[in-house]
Amino acid sequence: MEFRKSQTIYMQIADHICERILAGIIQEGERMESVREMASQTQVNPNTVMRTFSFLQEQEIIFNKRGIGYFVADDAAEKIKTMKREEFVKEYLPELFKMMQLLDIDFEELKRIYEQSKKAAAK
Amino acid sequence: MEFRKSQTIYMQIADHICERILAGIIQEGERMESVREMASQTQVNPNTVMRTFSFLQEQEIIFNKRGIGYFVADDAAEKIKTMKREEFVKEYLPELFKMMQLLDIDFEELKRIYEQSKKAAAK
Amino acid sequence: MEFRKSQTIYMQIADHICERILAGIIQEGERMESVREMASQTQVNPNTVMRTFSFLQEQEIIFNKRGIGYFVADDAAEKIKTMKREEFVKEYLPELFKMMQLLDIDFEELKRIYEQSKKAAAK
Amino acid sequence: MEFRKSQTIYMQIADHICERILAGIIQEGERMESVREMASQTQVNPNTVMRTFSFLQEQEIIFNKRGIGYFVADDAAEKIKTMKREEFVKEYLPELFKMMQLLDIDFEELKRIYEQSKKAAAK
DNA sequence: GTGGTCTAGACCACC
DNA sequence: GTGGTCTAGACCACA
Repeated sequence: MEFRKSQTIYMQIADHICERILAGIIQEGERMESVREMASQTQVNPNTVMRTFSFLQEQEIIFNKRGIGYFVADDAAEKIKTMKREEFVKEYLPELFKMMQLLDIDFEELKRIYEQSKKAAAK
Repeated sequence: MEFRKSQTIYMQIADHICERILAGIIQEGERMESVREMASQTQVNPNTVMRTFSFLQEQEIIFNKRGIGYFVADDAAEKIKTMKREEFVKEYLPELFKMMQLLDIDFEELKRIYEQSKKAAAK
Repeated sequence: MEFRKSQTIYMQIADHICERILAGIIQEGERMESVREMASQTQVNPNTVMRTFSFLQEQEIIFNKRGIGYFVADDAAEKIKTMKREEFVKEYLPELFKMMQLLDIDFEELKRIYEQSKKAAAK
Repeated sequence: MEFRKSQTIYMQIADHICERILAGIIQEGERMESVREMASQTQVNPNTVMRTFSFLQEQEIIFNKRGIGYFVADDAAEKIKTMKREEFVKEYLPELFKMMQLLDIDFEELKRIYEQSKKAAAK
């Protein structure tokens, strides 16, 4: 797994897990890979994975069965969506709107850029 | 001045200065506050302000006259716009589109949220 | 069976067994459920039950007849009471008194909380 | 500093800090020792202290000023009391009452043991 | 086998 | 100087 350096590794792993849960690749209630497994998969120190898991457990997205491993919580996908949406609206969008105003970009232009990027991705 | 913890302080100060330049509060060619003045205004370590100035100087948005102080470059506003726009399109928007897809938010909804936030700000 | 996470599972099972002995639900001299039975009842790994039994055997609360199973010792109830009382006075109470002092709780209030919890349990 | 092995070191340090705050030894708003200072004082690895601080920050008992250090929150003492009290009532007391019933100890006897332990401590 | 804690030591960005 | 992240490796209790 490749990591951007603009964000901490353990959070990138957390995001990656969340995306897999949202996409249904990991089912709710299912057992996660063990800390050591995920560490060797991602080529990362087990402590770093441990940190990811601790974070996700705090967010109640996964939970722990002692001696067995970590499991995806029943309402994990819902929790993730709520969390991400809140983050999006409260922290991300204000900056977006500010930037749009600053750069004189309106929603039409935004949409146009979006269509272009979709075409570019389709190649 | 209040700072978000998601970004470094010196960059937040840089952004703040850029906004003031774009808004015409600080004129091109005009002398900036001194490092010490700005440090005491923003309740921040002078080194941190120094770092902001160094960054803006690298971007050629301000320039230094030795022994006198920092001055806003003649084409500062234009430079800022170009810089911000590039940053916006290349780094900000891809993440935006990804988030929108992940959270099932379309442009209509985006606009709706925007209108709401404008009302909230108007209070 | 539900387990608190503040204590190990095998000790919680041990406590549960002790309580049943004190309450006379399991008679002294009587044979215990087998490790496997208890494991499936409590939804727990047989090794964990085994650990409980080993612990209780160390305390001479139960004993083993090879090939037959575990049996409650004749003076089990007495042993448990002695053990628990010692544990209570030496390890539990000092912490209780410290907490009471720290939180400004006196015996009157303790009693009051007790009465309340009894009412709540009576529902 | 000496540590019991029945609890994790980082939590014992956290408790110790909380007690010092409650006792007024560390004032609210005051800066804490740095991670490295406290690590060398307590003869513990800096990472362990870091863990303590992270925990206390989550509990909003201390907060961080970037590049400067950790500071005691304004309502730290109140937060600690609330937290400890809740923990005491919900997790500690139920066990106490159960034990008292099991061991036939009433509040009079509890008080008597308390007075004794106070005398013993006074020596 | 599992997670959890701890140590030692490195490197980094930031103040 | 500050905290924060990461690695490597050890040890432990528990299932």
